[in-house]
Amino acid sequence: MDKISVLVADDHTLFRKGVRKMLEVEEDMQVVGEAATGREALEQARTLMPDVILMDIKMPDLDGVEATRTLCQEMPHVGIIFVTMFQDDEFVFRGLQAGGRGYILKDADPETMLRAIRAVANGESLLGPTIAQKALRHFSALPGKQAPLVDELTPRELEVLTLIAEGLCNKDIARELSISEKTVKNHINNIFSKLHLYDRTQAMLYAIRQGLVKVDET
Amino acid sequence: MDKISVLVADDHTLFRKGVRKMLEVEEDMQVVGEAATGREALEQARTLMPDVILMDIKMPDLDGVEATRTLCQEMPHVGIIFVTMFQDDEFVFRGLQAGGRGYILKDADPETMLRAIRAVANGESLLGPTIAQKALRHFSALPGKQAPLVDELTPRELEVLTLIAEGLCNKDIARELSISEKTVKNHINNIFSKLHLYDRTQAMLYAIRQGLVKVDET
DNA sequence: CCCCAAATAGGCCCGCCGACCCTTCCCTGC
DNA sequence: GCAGGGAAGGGTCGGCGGGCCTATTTGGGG
Repeated sequence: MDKISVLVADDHTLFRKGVRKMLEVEEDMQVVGEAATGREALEQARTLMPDVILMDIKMPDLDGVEATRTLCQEMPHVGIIFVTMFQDDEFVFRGLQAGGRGYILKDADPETMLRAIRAVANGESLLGPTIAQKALRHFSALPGKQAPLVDELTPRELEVLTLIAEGLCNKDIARELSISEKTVKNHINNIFSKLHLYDRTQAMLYAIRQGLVKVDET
Repeated sequence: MDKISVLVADDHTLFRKGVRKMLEVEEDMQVVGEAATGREALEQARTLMPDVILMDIKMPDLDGVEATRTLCQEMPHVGIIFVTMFQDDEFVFRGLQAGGRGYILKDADPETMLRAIRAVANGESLLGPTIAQKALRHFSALPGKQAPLVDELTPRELEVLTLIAEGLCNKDIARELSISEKTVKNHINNIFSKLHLYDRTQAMLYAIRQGLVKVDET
């Protein structure tokens, strides 16, 4: 079997070179390219067709999540592993939703990284235990629990969510609840972070899927 | 029975005075107040509690449609008639959706206006024949025709609409269809005007109600 | 052959949305 | 009594969404 080809996308040169060195001593993998920005990562990925991409989340030009979204549409088989400085749940969730399959911290044990690369190259997915737990709760629609995350919302937030799902803009929601538009935005921000969403259209779909609103009558 | 109390909301003083004169000679109605802006219309309506409001659509401060939206929530029984200089289908549709119940042109026969006022005060609705036809087609979910307006969309527009309904942002839609974001916006604008919608969340609801997209699986 | 509709694209502009900061007040649990 | 969380409110700021207008190309129907 061929070596696992790896593309390293990170704006820190030292990190890229370090990874290259680390993988050089491994017999079953090799770094085939480097990229310092999101766009570079896209170009390199298209020409090199690597098995695995180590993708920094924060990069100039185009962030790792966006790059991942694009790449996963173009090349569904590529395994993308996010490498971040610190544990930022929100970014990780968005990355996984965009199509990423792995996630490791930059200060992780090198062995961890190697295992992640091999796992992802094998079509599997490797997540840290903390993330894995949250991710499973979020992505799995296990039959026992209908609404895995909705019950984390406060009554007020639930109220706001249903109004979002009915298509009201923030101003109308404010009017409807007789509160300030700023407060509405705060509630909405809380909803987003609790449900791991990023905009109101996603919130609509979430609410509709969870059956929080009826869709038939006008 | 009491006289029908009428509030005239229009930024043209001459028009207001003219209407007042016209109604003075009618035995069953009287002008109880005037407003020159949308906000004034709101205040006057709240204190005077008129039976009918003649509402100009274009007004400073707050347009007639917005004022209507607010008023119909606060006082559902008020009958609002839109008075416009010319036939602007879009505004009329939005006005009717906001809760207006009548619509007449400023150059209409005075008799028409009087009939409209009496009809609306009576809880009915009076629309010109052109508008009535389109409005019925839009609002009525007659069983024979599932999608009254969707078939006016071009194939491309329909494609864009389904992507909107799936929660994609304009940039993602552009990527998905391999076209410019500007073009996406054009399609979306066309969709809005053909379906009488005003933003993407309304489009989502429309598409979902019409069954253009499935909502269950992720 | 000409005209129209559809699709694509660009520019300009503004308002809303959402991110990320805060503060205050109240209620409940420890 | 104090901590903590929920609710409400405020400010700033970048970016996206949508209004509006123009232009080009292509294909089909009169």
